[in-house]
Amino acid sequence: MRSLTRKGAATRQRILEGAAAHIREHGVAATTLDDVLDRTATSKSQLFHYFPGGREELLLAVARFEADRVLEDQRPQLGDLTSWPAWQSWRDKVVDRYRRQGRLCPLNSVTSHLGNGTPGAQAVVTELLHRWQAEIATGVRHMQDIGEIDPGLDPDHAAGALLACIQGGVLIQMSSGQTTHLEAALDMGIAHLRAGRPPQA
Amino acid sequence: MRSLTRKGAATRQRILEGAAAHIREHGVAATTLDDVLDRTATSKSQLFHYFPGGREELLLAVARFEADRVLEDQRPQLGDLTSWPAWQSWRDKVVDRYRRQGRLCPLNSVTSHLGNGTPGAQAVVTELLHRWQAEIATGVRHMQDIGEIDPGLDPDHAAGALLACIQGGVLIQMSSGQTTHLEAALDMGIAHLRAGRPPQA
DNA sequence: CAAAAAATGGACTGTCAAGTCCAAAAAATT
DNA sequence: AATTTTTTGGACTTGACAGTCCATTTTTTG
Repeated sequence: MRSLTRKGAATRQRILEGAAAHIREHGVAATTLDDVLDRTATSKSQLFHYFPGGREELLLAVARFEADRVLEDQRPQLGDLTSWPAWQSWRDKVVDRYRRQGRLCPLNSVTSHLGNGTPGAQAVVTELLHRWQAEIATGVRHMQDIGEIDPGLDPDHAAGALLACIQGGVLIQMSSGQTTHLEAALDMGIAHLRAGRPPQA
Repeated sequence: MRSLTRKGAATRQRILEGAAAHIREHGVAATTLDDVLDRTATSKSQLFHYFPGGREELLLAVARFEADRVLEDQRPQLGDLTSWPAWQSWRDKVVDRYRRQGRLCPLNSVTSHLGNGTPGAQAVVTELLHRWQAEIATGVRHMQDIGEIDPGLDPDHAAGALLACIQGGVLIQMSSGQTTHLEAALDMGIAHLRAGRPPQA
């Protein structure tokens, strides 16, 4: 994988995105390498040329790909949690993002098939969670700075709880198909941030 | 499956529990029928005799088995959320239960391999979530009755949010190995219940 | 006790999908 | 233009594993 021609890079990307798309539609279990090949009009040798580690390496690449999307899909709101309306707007975006995604969570599907203990899969997920939590925590700190959140609250701790709310809501959505729990949990998490705020700012 | 001899029922149970144990230790992907056979000292014909649907039927049975355990493991506390100390005690039990379980969540593993859309898998999970949420909601109503929770709160809605907190905390634990998020989210959820309570009871 | 039904052993088959290999085409480099 | 590197096609190998089959033993039932 020393040098990649522009053409080569394009092929690699095509395989990656094709695999991601197929997984989003059918899940990992129902995705074979041949499926990806057909969909992307490539051959076995190409797949193994660009992903020498085979299926496992491809799945890991898909996991990374999807992990990146998660945060990107929350922008710009996630990086701008500077007022209560902004928090609300972010909340709406998150709900909408997962409503669109439907019942299949590609990232969860992939990592669960890879095995959550796998170093690679674990790295992808923990890094995503860390970044996500850190961005929320930044928002919390900002609200503390402008006197809208009790300064006694630990921003990271609170962000972690809120993140868990989201994850749980999404998990439930995966079987129920409804975003009601996600909304309820997110609303509760945000309400809790506002609740203990100083008398007046 | 008309009639089952006592011996037959025992064998069936042995297969089921052996499968569940192997899955808990190694995950679904790394569990073949032969693994189960070896571990339970049974033969192919037995497995297909008691689970004519083969692998899929067995996995579904394991899902049911694990789903039952989830609620049972929270007893008696889950059914007795009648004071704040009782809630705390339940919280501790939940955290402890999942701490013991470690990084592998058998139920999540099984249903995700079956495909969350599968009617069978979906039925098992949604029923579990419903019962779980209902029991929490009962606890909330009781606290409202004794004036410890704002009667204006919708018990089912609040229970749903709390349930999402747990699910998310567990999901994060599956990759991080830590129960910190679970604890933070649960604490926040319970704190939220207490927060809006009437001035004095 | 005899007949029927249930339980068991384990070899065998078929399929499916991951991964290998080599030769040919296209592109880059000199 | 010649040579080297990268890209591509696709047949082939290999292994694993779900599921089938039938003969045999054990248990139940009348």
